[in-house]
Amino acid sequence: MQKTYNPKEFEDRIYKTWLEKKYFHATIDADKTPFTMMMPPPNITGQLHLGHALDNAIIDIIIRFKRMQGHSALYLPGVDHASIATEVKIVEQIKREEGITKEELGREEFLKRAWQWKEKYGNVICKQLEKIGVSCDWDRLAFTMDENCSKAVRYAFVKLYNKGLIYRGDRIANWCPSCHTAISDAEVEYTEHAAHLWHIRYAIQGSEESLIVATTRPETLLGDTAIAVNGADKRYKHLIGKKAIVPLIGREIAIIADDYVDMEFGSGAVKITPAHDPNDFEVGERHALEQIVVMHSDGTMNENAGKYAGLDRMVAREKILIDLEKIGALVKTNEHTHNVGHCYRCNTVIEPMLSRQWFVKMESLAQPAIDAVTRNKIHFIPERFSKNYFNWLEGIKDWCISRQLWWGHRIPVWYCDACHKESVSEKDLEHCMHCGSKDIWQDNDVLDTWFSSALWPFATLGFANQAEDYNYFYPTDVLSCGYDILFFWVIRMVFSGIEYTGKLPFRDIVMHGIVRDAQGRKMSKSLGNGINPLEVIEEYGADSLRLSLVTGVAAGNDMRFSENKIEASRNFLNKVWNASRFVLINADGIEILTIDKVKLTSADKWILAKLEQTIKEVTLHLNKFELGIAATTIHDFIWNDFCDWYIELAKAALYSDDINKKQQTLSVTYYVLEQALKLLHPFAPFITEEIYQNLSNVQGSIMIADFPRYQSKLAYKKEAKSFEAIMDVIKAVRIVKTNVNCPPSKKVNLYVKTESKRLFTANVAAIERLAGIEKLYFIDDAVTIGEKVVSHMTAECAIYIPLGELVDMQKEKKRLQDELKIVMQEIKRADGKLQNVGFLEKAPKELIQQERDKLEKYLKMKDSIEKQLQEL
RNA sequence: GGAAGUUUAGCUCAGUUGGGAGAGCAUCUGCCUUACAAGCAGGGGGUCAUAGGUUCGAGCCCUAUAACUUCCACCA
Repeated sequence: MQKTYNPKEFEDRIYKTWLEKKYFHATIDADKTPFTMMMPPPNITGQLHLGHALDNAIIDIIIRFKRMQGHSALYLPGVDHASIATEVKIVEQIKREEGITKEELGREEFLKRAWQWKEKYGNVICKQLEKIGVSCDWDRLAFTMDENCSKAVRYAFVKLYNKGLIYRGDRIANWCPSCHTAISDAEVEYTEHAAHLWHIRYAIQGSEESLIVATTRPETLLGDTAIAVNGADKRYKHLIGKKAIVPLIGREIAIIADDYVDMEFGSGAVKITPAHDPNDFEVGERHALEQIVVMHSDGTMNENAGKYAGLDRMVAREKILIDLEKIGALVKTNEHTHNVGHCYRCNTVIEPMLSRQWFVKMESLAQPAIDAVTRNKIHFIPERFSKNYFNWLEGIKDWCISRQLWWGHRIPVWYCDACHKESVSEKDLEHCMHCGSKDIWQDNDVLDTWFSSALWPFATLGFANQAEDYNYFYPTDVLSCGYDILFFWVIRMVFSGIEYTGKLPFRDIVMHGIVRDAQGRKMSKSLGNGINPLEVIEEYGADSLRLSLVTGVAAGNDMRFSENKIEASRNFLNKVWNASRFVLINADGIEILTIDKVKLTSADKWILAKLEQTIKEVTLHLNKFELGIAATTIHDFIWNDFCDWYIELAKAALYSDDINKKQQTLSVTYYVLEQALKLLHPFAPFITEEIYQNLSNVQGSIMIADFPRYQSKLAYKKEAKSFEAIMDVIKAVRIVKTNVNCPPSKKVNLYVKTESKRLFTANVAAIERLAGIEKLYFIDDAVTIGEKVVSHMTAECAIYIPLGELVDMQKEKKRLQDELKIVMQEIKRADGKLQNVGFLEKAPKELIQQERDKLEKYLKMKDSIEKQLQEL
C-alpha cells in the first residue's frame, strides 16, 4: 500500500470488478426480503451536477447498508426523456447546425434525431453516475420511453379516461411563447417585476360618463369582452347593463356585475379578457361572454389584434400605450410591482391563454394521497414536508397534461373524420372504434413529461406485464430526492401508485435540500458558480465527495459545498488509509487469529466496547435515515478512538518480541478495523473495498459482507469505563507537561496515588508509552517523593511528576488554586441538584446516582488538592 | 395574503424521546514520537437571536417579537 491515499489508483478498477461480479444485480430470492429504491431519473439533456451526486450518494448509502444487512437490494437506475427540456435542446441544435426549424425537418425525422440524442446523452449521464460509485442494477436500466414505461403510460391514460378523470377542454392554460406549448401550473415560476399599472378610460355608449380600469397588460384590451364591477358598488350601479367602448378598436362590450370584483382595489372596475386571464375566463363562463384570443402561439399578436397584428406582445403593448395616450384614454400610470409567471425551462414570460388541452381531474386522485400521509402509511423525513404536501394537494387544480411538442408519449387518442368521435386505446389504432372508419388521425400532442415520471416506481419494474420484478420488488421501500421536485414528482407518484397499482409506491420519503456554493448561493449557469462533481472526483475521489455531501447535514436542509469540506473528508479517508496500512504492515507474515476473550487487555476491552457502541448507534441512525449523524459517529470512532488511542496503545504489543502478545493484539486490531471498514463502506465504498481486499483473513467483497451487528458479549461496558481512568492519567500527564513547557518527548518519572492499583499495574506499559514516562511509582503519600513536584488530580487518582527546575512553585500554587475553584463550583452544582427536593422526587434514578457519584468524586478531588496546597 | 425553515464558537454547520454546550475549518502553543504534517499533543473562543411561559431541570416544548431564506397563492 502506498503512503498516501490515492483514490485514482483504484476507484475505476474496483467499480469494474463489482460490475463483472454482478454484485449490483438484485435477484428475486424468496429467502430474502427485497429492498427497493428508485433513482430519480436524470434528464437526458444533463451533465451530472452536485444535485445528482447528492441524490445518488444518499440512495447508494441506504442501498448498500440494506444489501449488507442481507436484503435483496435493488437500486433501479434510469433516465428521463424530459420532453420539453430535450426538445428545446434539439431544436436549438438543428437550428445551429443545419439552420432549419423542427417543422422544416418534420415530425418523423425530428423524432429520429431525438432518439439519437437519447442514445448519446443517456449513456453519458450513466457513465458519469458510475464515477460516484452507485451500486445500481444497470441490467435493469430504465428509460421513461422504453416499452415498460410506454405501456404503463397508455394503461394509465386509458384507465383515467374511461373513469372520466381525463378530459379535453378549452381552458386557460399557461402558454410559453418560446417553447410553443402549454405547461402545467407547477411549471410556472413567479418572480417579482417592477412594472406599471396603467389606468385606461373606456367610454360609455350613449353617455358622457366613462369608466376607468387598471391593467398590467394593456395589450389584452384587444380581447376585452366586458367590464365588470361589483354589483354592490354604488358608484357603478347605474352603469350595469350599459355598453362600454373598447378604446382604439371601438368594440362595444357589456358592463356586468360580478362578485369577483373587489370594490376597494383600483377603480373598482375590471376589464374582462376571458381568453387571456384565468379569473376573467371564469367571469366569462358565468356571463357567457365571447372569448377572443388575440395572440399567436409564438406571442405575436394575431388577426384579432387589428393594426397590431404581427407585433410581438411586448412591442404591441408599447404601441398601444402610445396610441392610448394620443387619444387621451391613458389616464394614469402607476409604479406597480407584481409577480410575473415565467416558464421554468426557458424563463420566458408566460401568457395565460385560451387553448384546447387535456386535463386530469385531480380532486378524487388527491384525497387518497392525502390520506396515505395522514394515516402515516407514508411518512416524510423530515416530517415537516408533509405540510407542503398537504398544502399542495388540498388546493390542487386540474393538471394540464398535453404539450404541443413532439418528443414524448403521444396522446393515445384518435379522431375520426367520418363520425367525428374520438377513440382512446392502449394499442395503436387503425380504425375508428365507433364507426370503423380508416379515416382517423392521432392527437398531435404529447404528454407532460411528469405524467410518465409519475409511474416510475412501478412502470420500470414491468407493471404493465405484471412482471416477476414488479411482483417481487414493488412497492418500493424508500424514496429519496430533493424537495424541489416534491410537487412535480413525489406527489404524482403517490397518487399514481394508489390509482394504478392499488398500493402506495413507497413507505418513507427522505427529502434533501439544495447544494449551494460556499457563499450560500444557488449554483447556476449564469452565475458560473457551479461545481462539477466529476472534477471533484478527479481531484479528491468519489468517496470524499460522497462523505462531504452527507456529513454535517441534517435531512431536508440546504447545504453549502466548499473546498474545505471536501478536504476534511479527504483527510479523514487518508487517516483511514494510513491506519489500515499500519495494521497491515504490522500483520505482515503473521497469522490472524480470532479473538481470545480470556486474553483481552483492558485496552482491548475498551476499544471493543467503543466499537459495539458505535455499531449500535450507526445502525440506529441509518435505520432512521440520519446519514449525517451516522457518518460523524463512524468518523469519531475511527479517528478519535481507534487511531488516536487504540493504535497507540497497541503499539507496545505490536512492537514487542513476544509473538503471542503480538498475535493476540493483532486479532483485536484486525477485528476492529474490519468492522470499522464495514460500517464505513456504505459511505465510502471504494476505499473500504480496496483495504478490505488487502486483509488476509477475509474473502469476497466487502459490499456483500455482513453489516456489523451489535453484540452485547463484546460490549464490556464496565471494563471500558474503568480503563478510562488510565486514559485520564495519560491526559493529565500531557497537560502537566504542556503547562510547564516540558517537551512531550522528554521522559519523566510519575508517582501515582490511587485506590485502583491493580488496574494501573496492568496498564503501566500503556501509561509509560503514551504519556512519555520513564518509570511509574505507586505512593501512598506525596510527601514521600521528597522532590519538587507538579500534581494533577483525576477522578481515580492523584499524580505527581518531579520536574526539577521546571517547577515554578508560585505557578503551581496558582494552578492548584484555580483547579480547586473549578472543583468547588462542581461540588456546589451537584450538591445543589441533590438538595433539590423536586429533582430527587422526579428525576430518573440513574441520573440521581450519577450526580451522587460526581459529587463524591469531586469531594475526593477537593481533598487531594487542599492537601497538596498545604504541602506547598 | 398563507405556510415553512433558519438564527448555536471567527466561518460552515451538527445536536430526534428536555438531564452538565459539540465537530470540521480557522486561530494560539509545543512536537518531523519508525501509519499518517492530508499528521500528533495541548489550549483559547459560546447569556445556544430577543422577551416571556411550562418544568425539579429548556439549545430542545409553548407564546410573542426581530432579522434572513424558501415555498405556495395572487386584485385587475
